[in-house]
Amino acid sequence: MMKQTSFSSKLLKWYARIQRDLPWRKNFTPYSVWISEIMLQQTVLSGVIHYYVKWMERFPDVSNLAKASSRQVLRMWEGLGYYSRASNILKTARIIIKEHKNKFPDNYTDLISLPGIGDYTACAILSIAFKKPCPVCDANVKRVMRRFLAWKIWNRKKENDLKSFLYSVIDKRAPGDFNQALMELGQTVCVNKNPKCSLCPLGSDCQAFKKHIQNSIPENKSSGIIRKKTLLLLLLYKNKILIVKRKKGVLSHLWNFPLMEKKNNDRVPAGLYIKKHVALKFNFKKKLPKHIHYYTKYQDEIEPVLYHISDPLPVMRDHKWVSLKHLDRYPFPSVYRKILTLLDTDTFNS
DNA sequence: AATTCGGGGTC
DNA sequence: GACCCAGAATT
Repeated sequence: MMKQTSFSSKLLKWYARIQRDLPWRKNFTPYSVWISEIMLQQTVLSGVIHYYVKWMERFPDVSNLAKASSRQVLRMWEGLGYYSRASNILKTARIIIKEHKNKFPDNYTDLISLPGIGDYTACAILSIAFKKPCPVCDANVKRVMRRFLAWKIWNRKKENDLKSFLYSVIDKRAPGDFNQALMELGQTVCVNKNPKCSLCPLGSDCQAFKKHIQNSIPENKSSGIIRKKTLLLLLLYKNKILIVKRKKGVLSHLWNFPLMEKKNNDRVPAGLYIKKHVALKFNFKKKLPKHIHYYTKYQDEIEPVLYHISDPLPVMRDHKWVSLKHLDRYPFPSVYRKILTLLDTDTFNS
């Protein structure tokens, strides 16, 4: 095993040379680190930048955020995905104001008890904002270190071993830079497929590179894609469309159109749904172009269908008729908004 | 321990 | 077109 100082000094020297100018690297406050880290969870960096800048203009600090409504927060989050993150951010902001008297927690126990903050985010905040020697262990770090140590197999025990190894090599003076350097190395050089080993500051200290096995770590996964089909009900009444508030999930205030999952190609009883929840009188207008939506391991074939409603029943709880031009006031998963924008206006008028 | 939660970058 | 990502909460 190489010396610890060599590992981190090579890494930090490289990072000082190549690190990019990102909006959240301007000044590291606990708030800015927290928001950027939550936004970056499972989300590629380039997509986050714009959201982060907009967010900081709208919610410059914790107290400002804590006063916002759930809808305002979700509207700012729309398009980023993983919407429970936005709800958890709001909950946590209010906890910091009320229970911590607007003092951002600076220890692991308090941080990890906050909604939306787990091991990774707690360590990121502690190292970057508070300069405490807590190593982070995200997908980048795992891949870089698995290659560096030539660990072909991976399990829970290995994750603990990695954590203790990182504790022994993390730079005590610049733990935030150390962590960011390791992640940036994974993102730009030690990438998942075809790593650019010729650009790596660790060079032949990397055991996988030495053994020429860097391409087989991590192991290639077999595709486990699951196909789904969904019928999306666009129900029109005069110039209004029916939207439904999501009830699943903690504090999930996002809106949808009514939708029905197709089970093994059976016909979906859309009419029954409409009769039961919306109106006794309705006219099928047309099927609209299908839209394939990929997420996680799913491929969802969304088929929007248009109905005209007459004499609507009193609306159910969580249902709402909204005029088309006011639709942008409501937070939607962006796939549904995208589908809607694909439709031309005469689709609704015909 | 396995599943759920989304969207877009990327090759 | 399929994989993957600055993970956390729930089951």
